[in-house]
Amino acid sequence: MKLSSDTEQKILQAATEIFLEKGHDGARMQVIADKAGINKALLHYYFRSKDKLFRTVFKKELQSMLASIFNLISPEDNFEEFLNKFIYGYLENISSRKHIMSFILWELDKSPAEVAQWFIELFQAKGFPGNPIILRIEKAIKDGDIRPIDPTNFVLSLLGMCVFPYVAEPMLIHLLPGFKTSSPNFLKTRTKAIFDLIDSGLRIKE
Amino acid sequence: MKLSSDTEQKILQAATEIFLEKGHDGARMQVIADKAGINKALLHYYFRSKDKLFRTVFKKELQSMLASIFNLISPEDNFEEFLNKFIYGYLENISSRKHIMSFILWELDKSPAEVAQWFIELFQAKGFPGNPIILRIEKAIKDGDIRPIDPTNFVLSLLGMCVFPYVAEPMLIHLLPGFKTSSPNFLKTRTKAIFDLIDSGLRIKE
DNA sequence: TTTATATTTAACCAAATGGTTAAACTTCTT
DNA sequence: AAGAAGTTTAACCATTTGGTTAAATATAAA
Repeated sequence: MKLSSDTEQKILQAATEIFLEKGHDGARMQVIADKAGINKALLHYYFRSKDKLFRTVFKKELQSMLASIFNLISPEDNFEEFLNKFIYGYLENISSRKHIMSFILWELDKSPAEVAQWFIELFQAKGFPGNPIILRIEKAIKDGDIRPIDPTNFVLSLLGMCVFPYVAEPMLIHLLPGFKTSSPNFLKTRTKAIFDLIDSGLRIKE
Repeated sequence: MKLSSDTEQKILQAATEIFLEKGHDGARMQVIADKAGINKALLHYYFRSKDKLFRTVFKKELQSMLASIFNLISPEDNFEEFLNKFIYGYLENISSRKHIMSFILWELDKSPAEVAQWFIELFQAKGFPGNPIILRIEKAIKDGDIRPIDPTNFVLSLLGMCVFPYVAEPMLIHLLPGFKTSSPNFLKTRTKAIFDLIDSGLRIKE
């Protein structure tokens, strides 16, 4: 084999960029081929169809995104450290791939049946007995680090606070003057804001 | 005019359903015509092009969604009441139109330049001097109802906690066993969870 | 009744798009 | 040197899709 694996990577990278930006329906095979620096014929030589290519990209992105979440959980940290690292790390992660969350959420809504299997594969590959974030929270409750809240609802809140600024940025710039996730200290201030809210709320009626 | 306005409504309703479900690129004019119970010729008779139709639908949905948020703010309520009503009302609102948030966020990312103008129009039409949520929070701080947090970050957290469960549902059902936004008491329990977190956090190290 | 608008039917069009094919050339491996 | 795989070129194809057109019909308002 000559540069085969290299070409395959170039295709996947180009396809990822285009799919993330335009979505499955908006993406064009010709554009992907151009971006990869090859021609359409070779594109089909490697990936037989648009759908095959899309699924490959989608699965990779989904699993990489989920893995990046799970890899942020260090069991040896105490809950406060875990929280801080998780928030900052997750924000940093989304920040580095601006379109990934919007893309995944949008396409997942229209997803093929296989998707369920991808999640199972991931959990098996990582050897997880269950959702590690939930488990970490349950431990914190058991240890008396936090009061006994519903772990599921807490995960919804935690992830929501992290993801929303990025996913909704095109709307928020019109609603919140000066808002920009790429501003120099957004990562730090946002991390602190989320942590503080979780830590002690707004202290209404203090 | 015979049933003209009626037909126009039928078209808009059909177009809204299809666009929200499939997105701009995934939607097909023929499908919209079929759903509206008319033929493609008449569809173009009313809305000259797919883009014109899409923009009409998109603008309507965007403004209705924003208006529904702003209408939830009752200035006479104290902050606690305001929060409770806002959270429950907003959840209820998204809940009644499952695809609206995903659709708006996805399409807004690829939006035409006119979008900025739509936001301005809305604010002018409502006669708002600024973002009413931000203003309400600033008042609460001034009144000493809550500690002096950053209003922008608080809005990010509040909206994020409300929106995320719906936008990310296709992912969450694979990560949180038994999760369903349509389960009978989700609205109530979610409202309480958000309010409690805002109210007093997790009380770490109490 | 006339007139303008609304609506249907059905054929039609051009462009875009996913995908194919075959021939030629290159590069690597054996 | 020979064979196999990688790559290019370029023409080609079927289908889909947004959009048009023209003629006929229906319906309301004048």
